[in-house]
Amino acid sequence: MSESYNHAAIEKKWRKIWEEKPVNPKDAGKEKYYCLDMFPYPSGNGLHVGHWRGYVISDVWSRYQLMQGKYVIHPMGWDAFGLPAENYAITHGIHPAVSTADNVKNIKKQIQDIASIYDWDMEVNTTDPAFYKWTQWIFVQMFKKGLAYEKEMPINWCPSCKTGLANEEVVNGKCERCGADVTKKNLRQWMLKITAYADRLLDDLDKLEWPEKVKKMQTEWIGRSYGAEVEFPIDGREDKITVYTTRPDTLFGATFMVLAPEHALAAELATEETKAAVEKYISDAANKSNVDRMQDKEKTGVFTGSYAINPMNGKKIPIWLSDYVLADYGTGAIMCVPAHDDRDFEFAKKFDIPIVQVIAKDGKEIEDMQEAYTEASGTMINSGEWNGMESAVLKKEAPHIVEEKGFGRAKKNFKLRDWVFSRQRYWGEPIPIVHCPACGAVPVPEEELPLTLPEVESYQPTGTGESPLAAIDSWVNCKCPKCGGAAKRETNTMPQWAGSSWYFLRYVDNKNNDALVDKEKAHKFLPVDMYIGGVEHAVLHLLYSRFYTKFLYDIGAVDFEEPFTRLFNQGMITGKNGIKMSKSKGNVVSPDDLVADYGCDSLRLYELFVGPPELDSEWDDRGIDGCLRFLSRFWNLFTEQYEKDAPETKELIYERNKLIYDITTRLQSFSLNTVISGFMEHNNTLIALAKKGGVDRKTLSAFVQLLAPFTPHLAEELWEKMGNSETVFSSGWPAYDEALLVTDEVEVAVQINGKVKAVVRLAKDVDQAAAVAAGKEALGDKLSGNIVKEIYVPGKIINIVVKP
RNA sequence: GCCCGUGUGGCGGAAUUGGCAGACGCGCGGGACUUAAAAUCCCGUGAUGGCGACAUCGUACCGGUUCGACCCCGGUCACGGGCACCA
Repeated sequence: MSESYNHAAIEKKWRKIWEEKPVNPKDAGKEKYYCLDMFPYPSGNGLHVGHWRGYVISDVWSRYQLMQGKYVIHPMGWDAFGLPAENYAITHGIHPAVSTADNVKNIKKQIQDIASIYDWDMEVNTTDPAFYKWTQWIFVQMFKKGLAYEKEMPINWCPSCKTGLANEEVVNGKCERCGADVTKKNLRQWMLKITAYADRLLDDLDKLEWPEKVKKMQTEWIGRSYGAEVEFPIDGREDKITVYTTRPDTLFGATFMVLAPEHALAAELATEETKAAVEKYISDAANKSNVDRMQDKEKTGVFTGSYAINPMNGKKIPIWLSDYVLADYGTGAIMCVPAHDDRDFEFAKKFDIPIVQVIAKDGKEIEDMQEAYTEASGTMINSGEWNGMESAVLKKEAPHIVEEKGFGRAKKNFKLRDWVFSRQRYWGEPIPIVHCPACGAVPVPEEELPLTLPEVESYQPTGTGESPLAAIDSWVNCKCPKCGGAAKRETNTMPQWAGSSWYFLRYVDNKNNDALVDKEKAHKFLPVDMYIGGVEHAVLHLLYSRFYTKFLYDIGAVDFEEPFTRLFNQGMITGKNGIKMSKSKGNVVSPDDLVADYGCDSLRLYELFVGPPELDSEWDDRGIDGCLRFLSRFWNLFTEQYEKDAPETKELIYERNKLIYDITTRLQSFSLNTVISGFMEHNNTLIALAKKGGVDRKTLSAFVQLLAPFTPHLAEELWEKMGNSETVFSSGWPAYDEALLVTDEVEVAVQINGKVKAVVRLAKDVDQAAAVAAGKEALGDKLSGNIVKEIYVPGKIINIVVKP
């Protein structure tokens, strides 16, 4: 009896060997494959089994590419700026750099337990000045191109974190980080003009092999629409109000206008009688937090007392203010067509404003309208010169008509807003800008980068909205790089997204001090072929990274426009009953003990076996027993049968081909859970064949190779036992012969009226008549009544349709 | 409210996309080995009825198409995710 499967000894042995002789040597001669994980934030809580899953998936995929003869770029790094470290510093007085370094050390050890083929020479850390030098450099380039600009704006303000938040950090009106209700505050902010890239970000989605779901989410986020800008003269005044509309075809139905309370003309349009009410409405809206404003489903509004002129028909229409009009979308003012827009309809009903239908529904005017008719299909009515036209056609032509008439133009709009890029925090990249009274905002000269983050006495937010950096006079006061006069440094820092928007470029040239990445290397190793991570980054991180990459392409820093060719989103691992794993819920499962008890290989298998990789899965520790049992059984099978060296039989050849086919096709379609069940099933079959007559070496060898990406230690050990001196990862991927997958005989189910009553074995090319005859024979006296139809689907089913 | 997923045994999940529902694993029951236990191995395991070979029902619910539906179509419900007045 040979020795049984000892995972601890085997894993220890191979870790050491791989350390000395990596299985993925840097080999410029091979075709490259860049398989990237979304890099983690080094949290103090360490990794749980959910984090593991993504890394196992990416490692299996990487090793599969490796076995296909590619040089695999598979790096790992740390997204280490961010609020938790800063909050920890506030409560414990420990510098974020110190606690972060500790966390990195712990998590790195945990990640190394996975036995991934990460190339640690490529490691990056966003908080390393040598790294953020380039994060700052990119910002300076954007500034020079006019894509980074300052703007005083009402930003979301978290009174608890005492910091400004981007729209995307506000979840249901609450701070994404701490859950406090978000209010508003006017602050000077640095903005990035991502909207300048809106069209390209949208159009280039077509080029990507990404999940449709993610593409759709990005499409909606960017939110492009086509319509027209139309100018409405104000009765009794010289100036005009410009609106944006996607439905210029309904212009004759515009019976009122609404301005956002923040609109520049809002207060001015008030008359003596309405002044008090208008001013109150404006100030209420300004003080209302986003939460309140969103929760008020019921429309509110106030009449300004002024009128505009509908430029199509010359009619006087009232101008109202209401907060359902957004100040920062379109022009902050809308024309209202209550007959054909739900919101306008609701508003008109509530404030008793006339409703004029301009598109016929089913060819006629609706009597006693109860809801808006929002379809753009029907004939125009009540629309003067447009009467009789089809609204769908007019919708496209109207922008050009108003342009000819001189009061409008075709226009497209986006929901996407510019990106609020500054944070009033300490633990982030300092924004490399100097404010000079004479020269304005001046970038720190590139040769002075990185502008390092200074030591600070207190990490406490200032509470005034300024960063803690503002309290360091010696740092703030400086000379203007342009004129040499006294100037002050920018004290805002960058958001956590800054580093993560481009880190994937740096791995392939992480020590370069002269460029963010050498152009040759970028051309050779980039872009990323496969990007693996959680779906929670479907919009922001992926959109920002695409924006950065396009910008870097435009300035000639890289020669590709899209960073991630293919994307895979893995599902979350949850605790019992689908509850998200978290420290506070006490349901976190650490991989550390499982690795010690079951071995890395078994845990890797179970991470995949637990469920389809793209869906959420509930973790149940007990399931891992099955994976360890499978490996032990295969180990025993191998050690017994390899010595025996049974002769190859027809049955074994078929089984080997089927095994390679099953594993390969399932792996290629990313059905990793069924890859594992496939291994188990084939192992059971081989055990049965071993009892019958033995299993040949060629089949065992293929099994070991197929297993290698999943259980690298065990595979290497068995591969070595077979007398191989080179690693299994340089042995290639086994091939199957399609022709050998076809058997001479097939099992076919025999049905009566679609219900299975018997099973027959048939020669694979038997004809319909013979098949049906065999089926009837198998049915025997179960068959009764009048046969009305006989169906034979070759190799699948015989169905006899009878009537009693 | 709108958009996108998902719904299958006690549990996690399979089903080559319209062709034998429940693969594989967990758990559970029985047996072998053992002084005993663990480990291991063998058998069983959707529900109901029957000693039984077998019969009927069964993929969230209601209906439809089809020789045949977890799969396609129409409607309903539940859960999860995204967006949330974008003119």
